[in-house]
Amino acid sequence: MDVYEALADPTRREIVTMLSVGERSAGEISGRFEMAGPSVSRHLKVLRESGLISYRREATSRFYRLEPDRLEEVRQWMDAQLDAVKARFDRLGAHLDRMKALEEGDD
Amino acid sequence: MDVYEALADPTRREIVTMLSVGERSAGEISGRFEMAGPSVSRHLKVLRESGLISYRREATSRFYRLEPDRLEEVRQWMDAQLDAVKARFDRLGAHLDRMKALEEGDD
DNA sequence: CCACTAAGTAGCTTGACGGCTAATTATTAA
DNA sequence: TTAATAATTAGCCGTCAAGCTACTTAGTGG
Repeated sequence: MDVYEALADPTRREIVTMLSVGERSAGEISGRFEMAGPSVSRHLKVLRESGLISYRREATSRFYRLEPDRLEEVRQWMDAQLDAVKARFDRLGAHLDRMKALEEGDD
Repeated sequence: MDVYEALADPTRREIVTMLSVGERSAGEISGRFEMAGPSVSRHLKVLRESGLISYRREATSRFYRLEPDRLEEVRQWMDAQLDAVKARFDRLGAHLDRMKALEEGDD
């Protein structure tokens, strides 16, 4: 599953937010949701496979952490779209300025 | 359907990119995809209802445009997560610096 | 080795998504 | 008013995602 689909689920976004603050064990994460443990585990798997999180072992626990690179990619995509819009507005603005200058030249 | 789910589909992301450059009619958009017209129309509906795009009528056509506000919201969410990670790293860095300073003081 | 704990996998059910074709709506122009 | 064009909605179908319970795996410590 790709990063965008991974982030489409609200539970997974919450997990990302939890991990943005610092590492958490699977149990700690699971504890914050109403749903059954295996359901959360599945979400963790999706996030893992999309590259958004990774983990380290410690005894029988797994401590998950956020992997910012993939998140950065998504933000860059957003930026690209927003920059394109902005560039278009800027060109429009410049165009209107030119029109206005011409108009005033006619006085 | 919410914005994150709307952006989870690659076709819809392509549409967003197309519209980031400027308005396009439903027909122009549809023409760029292999899939049948009604399928694209469905995607446009999802994007409309999520608030990512809007349209104006002109004769029998609908010209769609990107609505940057929702996209901005998503970017802000990404930023918040990434900022939290960064803040954590900064604190870690400062901590390590303090440790190092103490160590050097021991010489 | 055996029992215990933490977490994940298997397997199932339900509901939603995304594709299609056919039918409908809205608008223009003759 | 009627025909034509652009686009959407209706309805159907296969696939897949997300939840559950039951079971398995991995690792610890007595």
